[in-house]
Amino acid sequence: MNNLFKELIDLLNKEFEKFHLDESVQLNLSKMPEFDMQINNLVKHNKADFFNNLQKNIIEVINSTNFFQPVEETELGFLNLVFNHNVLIKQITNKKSDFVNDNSQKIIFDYGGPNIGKPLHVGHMRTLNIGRSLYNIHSFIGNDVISDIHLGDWGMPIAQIITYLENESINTDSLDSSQLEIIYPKASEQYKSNNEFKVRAQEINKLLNNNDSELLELWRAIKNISIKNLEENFSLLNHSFDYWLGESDVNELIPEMIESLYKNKKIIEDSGALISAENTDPKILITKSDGSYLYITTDLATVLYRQNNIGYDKSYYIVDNRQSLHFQQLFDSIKFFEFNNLHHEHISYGTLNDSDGNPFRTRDGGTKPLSELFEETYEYIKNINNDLEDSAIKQLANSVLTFSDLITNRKTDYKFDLEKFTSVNGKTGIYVQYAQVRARKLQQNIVQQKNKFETLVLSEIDKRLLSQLFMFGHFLEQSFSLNEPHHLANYLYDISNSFNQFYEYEKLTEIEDSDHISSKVYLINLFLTTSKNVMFCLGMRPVEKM
RNA sequence: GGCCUCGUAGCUCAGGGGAUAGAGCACAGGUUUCCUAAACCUGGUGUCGCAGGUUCGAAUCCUGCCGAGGCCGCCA
Repeated sequence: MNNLFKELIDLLNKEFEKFHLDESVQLNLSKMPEFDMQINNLVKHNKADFFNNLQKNIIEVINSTNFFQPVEETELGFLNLVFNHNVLIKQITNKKSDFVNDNSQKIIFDYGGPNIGKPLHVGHMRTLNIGRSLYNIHSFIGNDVISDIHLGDWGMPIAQIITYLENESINTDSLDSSQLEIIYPKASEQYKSNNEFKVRAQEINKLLNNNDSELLELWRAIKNISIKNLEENFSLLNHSFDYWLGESDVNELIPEMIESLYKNKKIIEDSGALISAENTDPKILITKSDGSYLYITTDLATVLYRQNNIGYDKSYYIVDNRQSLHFQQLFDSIKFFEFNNLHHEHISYGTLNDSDGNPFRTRDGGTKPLSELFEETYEYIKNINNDLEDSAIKQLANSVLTFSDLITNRKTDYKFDLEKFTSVNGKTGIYVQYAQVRARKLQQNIVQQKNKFETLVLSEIDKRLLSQLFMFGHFLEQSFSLNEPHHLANYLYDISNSFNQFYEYEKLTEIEDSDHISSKVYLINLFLTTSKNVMFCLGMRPVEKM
């Protein structure tokens, strides 16, 4: 919420307190077109004897701010509010300063993967998009944000690759990322079908856990090849990370952690393995019976690493729905093992499928690399407008991949439909970019116009756009409090749509009244600021032309 | 079998105690250029899976059932 309205809500809450009502006033958007906002808290008290006094007080407070047209008492207690545009334009800028909060929190964003050795595939896209958006949103409202890609650079997949290289006598000097990507599926297949291979891979995994120097060297070579490839991909997709830590970085913390937990009877033996002593169903397996580590082992050690070396108030794990049990067990264990009482949250998301609703596959049935999806999107846009510069097409392609990913609630599975998502009509990255480009051109053409006016002169269409622009804070709040970027994505579509209506309704060059022109110039500027900031919050970059 | 999601317009999805349940697509017709028409305008749709319950008020909360998907100790 805009800080302006937050202060109002605080004042209103105090009025409720006077009547011993412990509730927070909900200043919501109105569903009725003739109003901007509404307060429904009063309705449930409309049979109480204090109702009239409460309503009177509430209305008095609201009217004293002048943010809205004078509010009328109602019989039922539905308070309908209409913005006082003349007052609010002096207070609302939609810049970061409107929203920055006083109690900044330090938040770690854990991207839970990807694994080295495996190509960055389509399944990784949501983690990247949702993570970047939430990171930007929290940064925008003044939180101290830290991203950690948290590479899957440890454990069985690596052991499988090394086993494969060993069997085939492949030297890492001649290895590049594309070969590595072919090797992993083969290694994984052998691990499942060939028992000798499986035994050796498990042995290698344990040796790695015990820091076998020769294997570590091999591992490091594989990791470097993989990181180089990841960096190229991320650069193309405009992603970056503060930390490139991985599961391997906490390996040395684990023996001590296990020992301490065992000594304090927090973990116990069970069929040779170590499990949490907490009474849970299912049991939480902490190490395997051969002593080697699991996903949860490294995640637990990572918590210790972070609280000791980075420090944080909140930790968000942006990982798909299917791993919810893992995170439930992890969060349970952090408390049960008495590591800390900090806030940990699984930011889960649904599966990305192809336009038929099936899992994304390449033509030969393999996992589809993310770079391939980017290429297809790039080509599609290029075919629509062949005159565009390469950099603009890339930005548009990224807009499509980002916006279409964020427009749906993250928890919902959705279908990626290239034709639909690259269309200029509908809720697409292309549409919102186009509106912004139009505004940008108008701004350039009317640069000589002063952005000052004696009185605000607005048509109905102008008012609707302005009201919507004043609501940025509402959608921002929804997005960061629920960690759901789709509220802002939909908002970006709505203001873009309103801007296009505004654009078509009256031609700037045909208006004679100078206050009306200046009012419109003001609106264009506010729209551009807002659109740019929402795009930042979503992880998109505005294009200059298209 | 146990646990977790989900079921809303022809399709894809918002809305998750508040007033007459919304948007995009698709379909039909119309409007040209301050700016690429890559736009705008006008058209109408719903047993909110089913049945109970809680409430002044339920698509929303609770219970049961039906249906879809996911997860369930030595993968990550």
